[in-house]
Amino acid sequence: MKIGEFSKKSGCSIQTIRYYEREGLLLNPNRSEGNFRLYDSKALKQLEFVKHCRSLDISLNDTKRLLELKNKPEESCSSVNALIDQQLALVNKRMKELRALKAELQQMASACGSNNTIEACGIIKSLDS
Amino acid sequence: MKIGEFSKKSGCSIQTIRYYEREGLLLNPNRSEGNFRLYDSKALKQLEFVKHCRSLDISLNDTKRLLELKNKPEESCSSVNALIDQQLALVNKRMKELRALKAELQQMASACGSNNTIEACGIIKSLDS
DNA sequence: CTTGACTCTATAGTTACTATAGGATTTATA
DNA sequence: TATAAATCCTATAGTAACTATAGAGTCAAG
Ligand SMILES: [Zn+2]
Ligand SMILES: [Zn+2]
Ligand SMILES: [Zn+2]
Ligand SMILES: [Zn+2]
Repeated sequence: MKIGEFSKKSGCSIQTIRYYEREGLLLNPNRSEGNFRLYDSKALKQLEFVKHCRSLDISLNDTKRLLELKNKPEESCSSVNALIDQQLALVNKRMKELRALKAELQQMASACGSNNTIEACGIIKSLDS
Repeated sequence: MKIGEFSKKSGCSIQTIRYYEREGLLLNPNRSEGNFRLYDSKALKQLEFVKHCRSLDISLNDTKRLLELKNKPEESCSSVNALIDQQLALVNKRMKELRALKAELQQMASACGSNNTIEACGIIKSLDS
């Protein structure tokens, strides 16, 4: 299939597909006579793997590492496990940060019950301190 | 004070200060004879306002809007309130996403109890499906 | 044989910084 | 006073993960 169909089947934009190729997350596909990219179902599987990683907020760099590991079936998977643990730690850290943000934003929102002048706005006051 | 002291007092890197100036978040400071930037305590207050906004993940664009509003004390603060509400909605959305991420990552982590070969790794399997 | 849909490469834009390179200026030391 | 060190200046490029053009080539249908 050509890149248009590949894009629709994968739900990835054409530009993103070409970007992933440049970044080494997709193998260089075969080309037609007119230089069009030609994909098969194996390429689709690989792209879906990448999308799955991205949906977990795994960086493209780490995704690339996972793809490389995937091609060494007999090696130990300890670095895979470490990578996921690290990703989990990242998510936990960000959640903690967001909880703090949320608390302060809520407090600020309640500091300005309704419409005031800017001069009297509790939000501006709290941002100013 | 010159930019070095300003940077230390504010906890903002020198490059970031210059960047904020370029982006219109800090007024163009007076210059010394040798063209060095000179700051006063008013500039420091403004930078602290910006930092407070950023610590709440408010974008530089929105921060700029807040600064502009701050200079119109007699206007209604309804857009300030709206901005904070929107920020809160954003935080809530991201928290929801992160909870889903966390759940899937945890499930994946538990799918590979300990060291396996990559071939047998539950994490790789789950990323592949 | 021309129109239109599709594809190609190369390049620039996005956000919020960070990091140089290559000079100029000021301050401290010998 | 000469020079070295610290500080400052502008301009430019890099970061992550895309997105959006511009300008040209390819291909199928009418
Ligand atoms: Zn999944
Ligand atoms: Zn208000
Ligand atoms: Zn605060
Ligand atoms: Zn494993």
